[in-house]
Amino acid sequence: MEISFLEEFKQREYYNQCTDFDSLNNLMNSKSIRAYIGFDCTAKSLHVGSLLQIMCLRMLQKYGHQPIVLLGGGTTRIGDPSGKEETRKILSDKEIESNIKNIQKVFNIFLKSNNTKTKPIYVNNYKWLGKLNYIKFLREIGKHFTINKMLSFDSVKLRLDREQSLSYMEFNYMILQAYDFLELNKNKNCIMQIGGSDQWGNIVNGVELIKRYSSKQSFGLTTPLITLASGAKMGKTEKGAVWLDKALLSPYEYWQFWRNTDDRDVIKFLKMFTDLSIKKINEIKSKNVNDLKITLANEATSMLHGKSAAEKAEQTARKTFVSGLIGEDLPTLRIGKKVIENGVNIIDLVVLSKLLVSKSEVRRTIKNRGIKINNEIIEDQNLQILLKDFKNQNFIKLSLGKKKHVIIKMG
RNA sequence: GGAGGGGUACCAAAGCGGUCAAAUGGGGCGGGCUGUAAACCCGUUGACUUCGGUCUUCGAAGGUUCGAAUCCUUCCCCCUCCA
Repeated sequence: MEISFLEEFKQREYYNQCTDFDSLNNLMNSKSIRAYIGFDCTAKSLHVGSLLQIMCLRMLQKYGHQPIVLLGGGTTRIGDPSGKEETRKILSDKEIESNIKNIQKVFNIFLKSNNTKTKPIYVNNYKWLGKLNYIKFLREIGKHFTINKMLSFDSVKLRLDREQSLSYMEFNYMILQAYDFLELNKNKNCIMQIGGSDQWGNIVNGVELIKRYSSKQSFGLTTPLITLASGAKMGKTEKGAVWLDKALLSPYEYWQFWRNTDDRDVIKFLKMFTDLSIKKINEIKSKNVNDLKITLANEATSMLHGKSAAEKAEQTARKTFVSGLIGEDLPTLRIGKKVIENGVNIIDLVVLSKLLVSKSEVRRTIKNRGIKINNEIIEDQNLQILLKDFKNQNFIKLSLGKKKHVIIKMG
């Protein structure tokens, strides 16, 4: 390979900061290393907000390094105060364990495990954090941290400067994260931690702890916080998180998420979230933006949901948006024939389809000419959908605005 | 512990006895323009409704009043200054 891990890391705009770029670069070029990223387990799966981190792990594999995935059962029990304005709600052990299980599936998709040298190692920090002895911990680890310094960290400072309180529990988060790194360094020979730029402080703490405790050098590397051209945070849309789990977000909707990327973000996302080579991206980057968006959507969706799912999503998109027809990959709602024979009120139908949640909202949208059935605007709130509306088919298309469509299937 | 300021819808912020489901801005949603983009323009933004209304909301609980987001009491939380 002509370029190094860190070079590609930079080219793809993953790079934000590193504790010692040159040494790390040399080291990674001369031998295979292990690096870890910790993931939050407060939700039942990961969303696009974690995708950049996942891409980093993939790139490690690509260059022959071994990724360690830390699913923080321990730290999730505490809650990272970084970037949080308020104390997080505390999850039950059961929830956390089931989250971890489900989150692991995401990695099974993104990371390769056929090569024993680069196969991901999964660890759960509850294993060591869960059995810490308080006194022993304070004496061995706690002595390396000064309150003076801890108070100077942004995650802490922000909370203190503002009105919010910071519990002692959360205050300890950074120590625990540093300890995780030390633990992985000692037992798994892990010498690098990667994280988002908001993790910088926590990561540096770990690097320093390892130096003090074991007199060894380790590295920290961060990725930038992705801000969309629109200024919004990546990963959340109006409808909620963009999940990396088809049970929570269908491949079609995932594809749509990428397809709807702001023009200004397309090239960046191609670099960040696809396997297309930088060379290839440079070749195609002057092509029509809409084609690029389709490429982006196809690449990103294939990576997560597989090639055929991506193709299906694209076809459905073509049908619905280009030809105004009905693509079979659209979300579907089944309704019994009997029910339809009796007539279904349009308002109820929209609520059933989950396009909108309240009847008032549906009424309003109808007034604003935003509800369509088979591309025809609904004007009458009291409209009953009957068998005859299905013509000779067993489905109709219900649309909210121009982008959201649901197939209503009879039977 | 003492003194003062404050908690209003998704967020910010007005209102300070009826005309308040609550100004305004942001965000969201829908429409127009377009390219499933951006910008811009218009509409809309508590729930239910037989479209007449009905019900729930202004930190919490009580009270005064024909009537409270607005007045009183108690409590909870936050901020600033002093100790």
